[in-house]
Amino acid sequence: MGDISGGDALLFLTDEQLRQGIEAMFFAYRGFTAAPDAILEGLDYGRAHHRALHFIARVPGMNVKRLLEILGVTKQSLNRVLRTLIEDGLVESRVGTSDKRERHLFLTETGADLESRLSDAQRRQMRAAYRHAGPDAVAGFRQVLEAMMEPGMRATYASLRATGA
Amino acid sequence: MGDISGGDALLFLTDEQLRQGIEAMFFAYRGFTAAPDAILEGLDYGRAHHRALHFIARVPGMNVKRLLEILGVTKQSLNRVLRTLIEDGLVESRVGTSDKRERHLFLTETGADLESRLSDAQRRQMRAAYRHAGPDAVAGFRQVLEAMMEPGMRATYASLRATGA
DNA sequence: TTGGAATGTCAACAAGGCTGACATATGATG
DNA sequence: CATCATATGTCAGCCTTGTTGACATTCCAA
Repeated sequence: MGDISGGDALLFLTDEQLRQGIEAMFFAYRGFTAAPDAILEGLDYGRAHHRALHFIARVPGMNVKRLLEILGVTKQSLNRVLRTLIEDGLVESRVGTSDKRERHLFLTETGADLESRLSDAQRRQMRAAYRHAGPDAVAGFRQVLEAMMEPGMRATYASLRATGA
Repeated sequence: MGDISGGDALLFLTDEQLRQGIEAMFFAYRGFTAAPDAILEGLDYGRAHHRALHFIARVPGMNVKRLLEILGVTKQSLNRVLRTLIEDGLVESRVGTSDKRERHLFLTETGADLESRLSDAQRRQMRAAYRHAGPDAVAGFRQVLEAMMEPGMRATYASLRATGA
């Protein structure tokens, strides 16, 4: 990391290298979503439901506003998804304790079950790729992805990482 | 690369590490598409048009079947996109020479212009991330992405890479 | 000549984005 | 207390981009 001095060290920044990276992102993202998509098929849910379940599982009690920021969609769009999850008993929405305008979101047992199934499938997929590429490659992978994020999302990502562990 | 022996070397495969990688992919993909999306906004085209333009630029004269395989959508879905691009004079469709059932796709000058603008924007974004992360990280990034692809797409990706350079 | 492949097209539908407008409850502030 | 701002929900309508199914055309190949 750090500065690049010059000469051949810059070969990884050629247009051709960048184009290959772009295509790799495109094809890999399909593989990335394939496993959970396969589970969701047949259920009445889609990727949007998966994403909501993921982050509610990740930060139990998260309020709607925060979830909107993370997902980067409008409240109308999220609401459609959230409503079905609540109606179907996968998500519980509790009135905030300190600020009663807020709704805090939690997974029910049923919701946690589905989230686990989706998570497990996606992690299996990811684990296979990681194991194949090895720890050094994974470190590089994470560095490049982090550099690709928009600043706001990088901050969000970091904050989730901090909450983790 | 190669086999992992054991012990601490496997720490990069913990559920928490995998979860972070999953979230990194999610957030990074938004950054990845942001630059071309910004250009497309206002034009009458969307991401689907961008993808078609990209691969037609990449392999001039590609036929429809091949493009369908690469994009992974139905012919009806692609056709809607392709039709507008042809009508608007961005793409030219020529009857195949050896097999006259096939249509071979080419960018017109106008099409190549838009494709360049989109490509340049996305490469700029990618270049910044690459430069920030450095060549070793980029190598790892590419390895993990390739391992994440579904086998069919990995073959397609490799064949495009071979055509490249 | 006949079957199958490549392509195009019509129709209908669904998911999941978006905007705009409006209602409600509650917190915060002068 | 009055007022304004915030958090949330909801209705209506629209767009893009994916899907299936059906059908026509053209043309290669056995």
